[in-house]
Amino acid sequence: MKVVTRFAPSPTGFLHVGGARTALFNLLYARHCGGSFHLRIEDTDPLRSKAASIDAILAGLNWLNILWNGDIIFQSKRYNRHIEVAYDLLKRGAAYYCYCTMQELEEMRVAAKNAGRPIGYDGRWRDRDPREAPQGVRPTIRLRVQREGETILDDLVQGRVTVMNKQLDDMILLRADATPTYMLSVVVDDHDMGVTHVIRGDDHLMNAFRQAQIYQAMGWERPLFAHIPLIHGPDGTKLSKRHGVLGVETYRKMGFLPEAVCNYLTRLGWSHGDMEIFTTEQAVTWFDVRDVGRSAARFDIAKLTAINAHYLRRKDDSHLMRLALPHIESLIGMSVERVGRCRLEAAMPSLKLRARTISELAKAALFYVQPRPIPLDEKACQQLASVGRAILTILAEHLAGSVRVWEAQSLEDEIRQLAIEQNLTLGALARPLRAALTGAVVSPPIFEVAQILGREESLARLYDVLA
RNA sequence: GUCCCCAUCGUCUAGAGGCUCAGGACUCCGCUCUUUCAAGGCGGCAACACGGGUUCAAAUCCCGUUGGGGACGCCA
Repeated sequence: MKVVTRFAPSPTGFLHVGGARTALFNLLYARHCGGSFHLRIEDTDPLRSKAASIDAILAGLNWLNILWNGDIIFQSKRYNRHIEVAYDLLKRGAAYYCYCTMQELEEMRVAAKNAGRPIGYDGRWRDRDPREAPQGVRPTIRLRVQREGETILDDLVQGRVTVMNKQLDDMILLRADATPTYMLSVVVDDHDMGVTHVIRGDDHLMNAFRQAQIYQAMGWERPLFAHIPLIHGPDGTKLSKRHGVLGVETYRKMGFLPEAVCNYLTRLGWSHGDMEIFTTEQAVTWFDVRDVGRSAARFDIAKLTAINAHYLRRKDDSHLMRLALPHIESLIGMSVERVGRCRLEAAMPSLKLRARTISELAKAALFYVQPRPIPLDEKACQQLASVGRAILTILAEHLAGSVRVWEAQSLEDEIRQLAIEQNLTLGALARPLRAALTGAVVSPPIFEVAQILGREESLARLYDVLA
C-alpha cells in the first residue's frame, strides 16, 4: 500500500510551530514509507479564511524546506463535491434536515450544561416530520449518527481509544447557507485524495470518532489515524498567542536557521535513542509515527537556541554572510560597503563560534563595519580611563613606529615583547587595545581583530580614543 | 458539567520485567584552556507524582488517587 499523508492547515493565521511540526511529521512519515505528502488548504469558512494567511503558511513551509508533492489542494474549490456527498448522505437516510436556529442551539447548550448533560445537539429534528418545519428557517443538514454501541479507534500514537457513540451528536454537514463544514470536507477530501494516514494534532482526537461515522455512512474505508500531542508553552498549556509565539517566520527574523528549527521540532515528542542532532534525511530513515510519544512537550527556546548554535558554527561563511548582512545593515542603518564586507567575511569563522543566532552574530560583528569613531560602551570607557589611556598611548606609538607585518601572530609576538619590556602582563596591554578597537570588553581574539581591521584602520581607532 | 488523553531530572527525552541505587541533551554551577568572550575538555546538582496490587523481580503490567492537558461551534 502506498502511503499518502497530508498537512491541512486552515488559513486563519500564520504557520505556528505546532503546525510546522505536524507538517514535518507527515512529510517524514510519507518519505520514510516511500509515499507522498500533500498540502491542502482548509478554507471552507469564507469568513475566516484570508489570502495573506495562505501566503504566510506557504512562506513558512518553504523556509523550513517542508516541500509537498503535487499541487496545493484548495478545499473551497471542492465545494460542489462536498455538497454532492451531503445530499448523497441525505438520500441514503444517513442525514436529515435540521431547522433549529442559532439561538435555539445556544439555549440547548446552556440547558445541557446546567443539567450536567453532554453539551451538544439533542437531535430534535432527527426523526421529526419536515412538514413541521417553521416558516422562513433555512435548514442545515445533519448527519444521523449511529447512537448505539461504541466506536473503537486504533490510533497509531494514542493506542486503542474507545468512545461510546451516545457521546457523539448529530453534527452539521451543510450549513444553512449550503456551504459544507470542516467535518464533511475533511472526510470527503481525505477519501478522494486517497489519504492513508491522517497525522494531526490530538486536539482532533474526538473528531476522528465523528468522522468515522461519515466514513461508515458512505461505506468508505477509513484511513489510519495518528493523533500527535500538542506543543505546549513553557507554562504547560496549549501554545497560543498569549505565549508570544508567532509564526514560524518570526524565528527566521530572530536569527534562527531553518535546519535547526526542523531538528528541534522533530526531536520534540520523538527521539531516536540519544540522537540530538540529525539531518532531515536521517530523520526520514529513522522516523515512524508509531514512535511519537503520547504526552505533550513544552516549547523550550533555550534548547532551540543551543541547537541553532550548533548549526550556526557549521554553516559555511559565505552563506552566513548572506544571512547576517541584512541584520547588520538594519542595526547600523546603512548598507555595508565592500571594505566592510571583506572584513566580515574574514571575521566570520570566529564570529560564528561566538554566536548562537544570526542576530547575536550581527550584533557582535557591528564594530567591524561601524564608521569611525566607533562608539565605546560603558565598560570600554572605564577600561580606557587613566591607566588604560596611558597604556594605549604607548601601544599606539609603538605600533605606529613598527615596521613588522600587520598580521595577527606577529602583532601578538610584538605586543608580548612589549609587555615584557614594560614589565606588564599581556592582558594589561590587550584590554585597552580591545576597548579601543572594538568599543567593548569582549570580542573575538584581539590580534585577529587588528589584522582584519588593517593597520590604517586600527591605528586610526587608537588615535580616535586618544584624541 | 460531560467525554477523551497524559504522567522519568527545571525542560526535551532513553528506558518496551531483571543489563539501571535510572542514561543522554538543554539549562545552571565548578575546574581546565586563555589577552576578553566563546568553543573544546573534565566534573557536579537534578527525576521514575502518590497509594495499592501482580511477580522471585516493576520506572516498566493492572487498579485507584492526585495533578496536568485536550475536546465538546451553522470554527477548523
